[in-house]
Amino acid sequence: MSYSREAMVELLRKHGISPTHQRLEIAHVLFSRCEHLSADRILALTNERFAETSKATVYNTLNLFRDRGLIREVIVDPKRVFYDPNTQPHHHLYNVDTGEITDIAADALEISGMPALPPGMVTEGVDVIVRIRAL
Amino acid sequence: MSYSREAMVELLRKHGISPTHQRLEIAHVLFSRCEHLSADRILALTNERFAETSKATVYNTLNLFRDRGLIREVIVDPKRVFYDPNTQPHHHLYNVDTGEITDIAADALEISGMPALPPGMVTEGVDVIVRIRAL
DNA sequence: GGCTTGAGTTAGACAAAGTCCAATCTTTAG
DNA sequence: CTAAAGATTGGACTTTGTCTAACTCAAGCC
Repeated sequence: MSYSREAMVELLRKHGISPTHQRLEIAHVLFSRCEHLSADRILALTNERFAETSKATVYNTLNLFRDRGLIREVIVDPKRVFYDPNTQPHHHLYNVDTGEITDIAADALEISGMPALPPGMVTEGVDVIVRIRAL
Repeated sequence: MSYSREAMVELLRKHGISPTHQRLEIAHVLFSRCEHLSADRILALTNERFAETSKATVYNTLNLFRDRGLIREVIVDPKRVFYDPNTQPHHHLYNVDTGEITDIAADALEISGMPALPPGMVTEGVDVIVRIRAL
């Protein structure tokens, strides 16, 4: 997969999002690295080189991307949300000492015995978080 | 299990915690109901009847109880932490519309294929969160 | 070209959850 | 009983995230 400007424009358009300059910058930050970034860090990285993108725009854009299914929120730390550019089903290893988040492939973990849901309810997702720390 | 003052005193002592008035109030709020409460709600419930317990004390106490293994944090909502008086391994059903949290018994769910951890690391816990919503 | 329209961006004010601090009060060990 | 250690407190503070009203900018239309 390429992270060129054209590829990013294409990606946003495909999800019905107008590709503005700021959104492209943020998309680039998210997709060019396979990390789990906080909003704070995304703001810093977006403004690192040159352009000015405001805090409000970063939050607006992250929420927009999340709503349109481009990215996923990872909720492991009560202090901040992390954003995951990988929306395929998968799980997370969370180092509680360092805050580091690592992926666990969905097909590596097998979960059986899911409870029946109340009628009229659907599963939106199953998050597995394995919390680890140094011995 | 009883939730009398004596039982609560005993419980705290067993975990090396001096049973002060405020801590007993908070323990009672937590253990006399089997719910997942936020700090906010615990503060309100603790002060409902009569006594005054400050916000600082509620947070201090919840962190203390968590550190000593009396309660567990449930991190499903980026806005606030919930506290679970049940520290036995089990999982959670989270209704993203209403914020309601329900337990899933640990033995109901079978998880296989846990990845090998890096050397010197131990698993602190495995949290499974099933996010559900109305159709 | 000028004008309107609507979407996008922005600074800064605001909100909510949680922490910190220094003064004060309670427990507990002796 | 008393002193030291531990617990509690109000209020200031921090951090993450949201809101608002003004401003920018490009597109379509006459």
